Amino acid sequence: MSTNTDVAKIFNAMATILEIKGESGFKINATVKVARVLENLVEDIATIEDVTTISGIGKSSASKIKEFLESGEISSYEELRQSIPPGLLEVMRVQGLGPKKVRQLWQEADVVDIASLRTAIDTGKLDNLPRMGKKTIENIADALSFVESTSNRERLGIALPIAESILEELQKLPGITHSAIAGSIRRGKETIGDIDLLVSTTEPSLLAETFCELEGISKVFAHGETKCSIRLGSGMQVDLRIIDEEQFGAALLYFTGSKEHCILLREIAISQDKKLNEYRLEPADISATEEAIYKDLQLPWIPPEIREDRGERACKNTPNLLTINDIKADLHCHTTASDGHMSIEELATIAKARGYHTIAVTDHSQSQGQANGLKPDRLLKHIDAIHAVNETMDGITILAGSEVDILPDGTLDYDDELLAKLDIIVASPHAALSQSTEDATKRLLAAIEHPLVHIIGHPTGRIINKRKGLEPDMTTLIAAAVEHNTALEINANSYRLDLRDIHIRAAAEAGAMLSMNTDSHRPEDFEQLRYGILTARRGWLEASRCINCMEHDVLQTWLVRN
DNA sequence: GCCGTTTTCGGCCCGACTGTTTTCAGTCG
Repeated sequence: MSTNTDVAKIFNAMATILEIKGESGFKINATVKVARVLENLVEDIATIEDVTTISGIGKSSASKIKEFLESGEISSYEELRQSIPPGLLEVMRVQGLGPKKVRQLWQEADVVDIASLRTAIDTGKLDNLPRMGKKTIENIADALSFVESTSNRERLGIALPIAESILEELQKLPGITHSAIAGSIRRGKETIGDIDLLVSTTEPSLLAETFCELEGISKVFAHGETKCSIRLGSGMQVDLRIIDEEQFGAALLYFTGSKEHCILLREIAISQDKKLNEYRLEPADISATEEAIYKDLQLPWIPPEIREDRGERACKNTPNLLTINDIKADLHCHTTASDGHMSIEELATIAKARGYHTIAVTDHSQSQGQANGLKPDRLLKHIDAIHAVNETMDGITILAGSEVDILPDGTLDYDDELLAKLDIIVASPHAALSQSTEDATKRLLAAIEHPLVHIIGHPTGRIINKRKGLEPDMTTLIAAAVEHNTALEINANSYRLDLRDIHIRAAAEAGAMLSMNTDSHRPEDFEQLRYGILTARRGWLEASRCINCMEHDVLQTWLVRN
């Protein structure tokens, strides 16, 4: 919800300003925590009667939130904001510049924003400041150029293959005993800040040297005995940790994060008179595997995707999250009939090779002119063609479907008589994706309630790092999806990952069904499935709540349920 | 600022690396 995001942004900004002003770190952490809680909240904060019932939000923050909801601003934030130059928040984004240095730059060198920082460097204004040597200024200048040229976190679909290829390269070295990708990639976050690799080896110097001399490196930040850090030409930062083999589990746990989960574990350790760090759990000196550490903390092993301090502490057993092997059907794919690059036969052959029992052909509907959407007469012929191929192929059921546009007013792009001829209907929003929350909710609600619709495809229409998409009232949509037994899609394409993790979790907990689809247009698109799986797992999804995990006949029954 | 089988005060996660110092502050994850 956008209100939640708006308020979260204010709390994040407040925290940064408090840092620059040198306030207590605990107060700052508490403020950041409020922002994080709001970011992860599915319900609109305005609909919650007493926000102090939410852990992390106390009286003081509650009154600030209330003030924002009533007046659209927070007076104490406005005061804070006026106490420092607004551009300093941007300066804080420069790597290597924290609150202390930023304050020093402001007070002693008149730096008020990115532009004046650049000027200060170029005119030598920083040269005589205390603890500001040549090397430090060089590093700031370099990091500044980086901020000026780029800003976004990279998509999981970009970062994961890069991480895999670097790790593969390092694994060729002699002496390697263990290796893993850690960090937010292992947790399956939709965007990645940097790549974390862990390796244990009998030849640490060779490993570090090779890593720091990999092809395509634009900068080496650190080249230590246990930590090396580089930036690739593409802008991604890659950190390598060189780990003692017998401490691999403790390191993997620590560097997988999230930070919040690690803090949670250390707090649990302290409450049991133990101490956890990146090397071991004391006093029992447990370090070899994650499982052993969790066990000693009296917790089940927690899957990386849910290590976010969003309630995993209460797990009595390891949650049975769905895996890629649970997927037995893909219910949203395109052929050459619209904008795909595969024939019906090709699509079915690939699906069969992946071990699926069912594949749905869901080409675009008539409004999607740019995607060669099918007019009714073409759709009728396409349905016949799909059924004909289905007759000729054994071991796979090919469904004649459509990805029907949900038009801005909530009506569908074909009339009901035509829709009734289809085996499966995925209804998706494609245009008018900047509607108000109210309009978007009405629009999607109409589709969910439509008796012929099986699945709502990429419900928000967002494109990661590019387009915000719709911001419907998700609580309302989920309730309707449960009532009408309409599945909400998890579009696995790494540009979309739509629904996103927190909404998947809310939907599954409310009893809604979800549908995991690749939206494949080309053969290689089927490989996007793993990003959808990671996202679903982040949403605590179990196979029992995903229609693509149903056995053949169960799915058939589900499709004709209405 | 938040929290509480240690409840209304006292505590809040932990260590590596860099650059600048000469014993450590700042930043990062």
